[in-house]
Amino acid sequence: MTRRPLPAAFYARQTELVARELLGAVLECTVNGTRCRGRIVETEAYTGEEDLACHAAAGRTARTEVLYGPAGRAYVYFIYGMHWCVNAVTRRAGMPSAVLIRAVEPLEGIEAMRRRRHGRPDRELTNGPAKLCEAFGITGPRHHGASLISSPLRILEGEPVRDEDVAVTPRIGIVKAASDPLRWIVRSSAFVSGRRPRRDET
DNA sequence: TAAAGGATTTTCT
DNA sequence: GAAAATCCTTTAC
Repeated sequence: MTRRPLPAAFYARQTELVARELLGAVLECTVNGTRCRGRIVETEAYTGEEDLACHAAAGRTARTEVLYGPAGRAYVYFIYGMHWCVNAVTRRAGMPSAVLIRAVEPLEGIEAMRRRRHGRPDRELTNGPAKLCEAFGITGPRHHGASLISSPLRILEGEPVRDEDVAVTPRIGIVKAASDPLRWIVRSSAFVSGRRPRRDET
């Protein structure tokens, strides 16, 4: 199926809106000639320096440089000594914000995903932010800072998701020091309903 | 089914 | 030196 990449203007908007509208879009990553695709079903907004859970709360550093750049690029970070996670940078240069891709539903390249995920059950291939990066072969060295419009890691137009199919769930206490530690995850599919909830998720 | 702990390295205090 | 935008296994009920 032919799908167009979402344009830079899509990302250059309020972060929460981008998080909502990324539901239904298609994440695509081609590594060594193998293409994987998945429908985005769970996202989370990180809104800027004032958002204490956002990496930009630490200010402009080598790590957060990409967040301060233009919208529509990939912010790929390494966490807990072993996992990669991927974000879409939003708004505009100088406004450090992004949307974390928390889960996708596999559409294409499922054999490669099973291989990279060591034969885990299909439900467990991509139902978490680090799981989907492992399944798709997304890593910082390969993809950090790359354009989501033109690089081998892209986000394509999908089918819009209706409001009645979206669940918004609070996520509490992600950062201990946060004075307003209430965040939201938006979901659009039964695919992630079987995911084990986080301790800080109700 | 839920809770707890370990893995493992980067990042900032 | 502590914590981290997580995942997986083990243990307990």
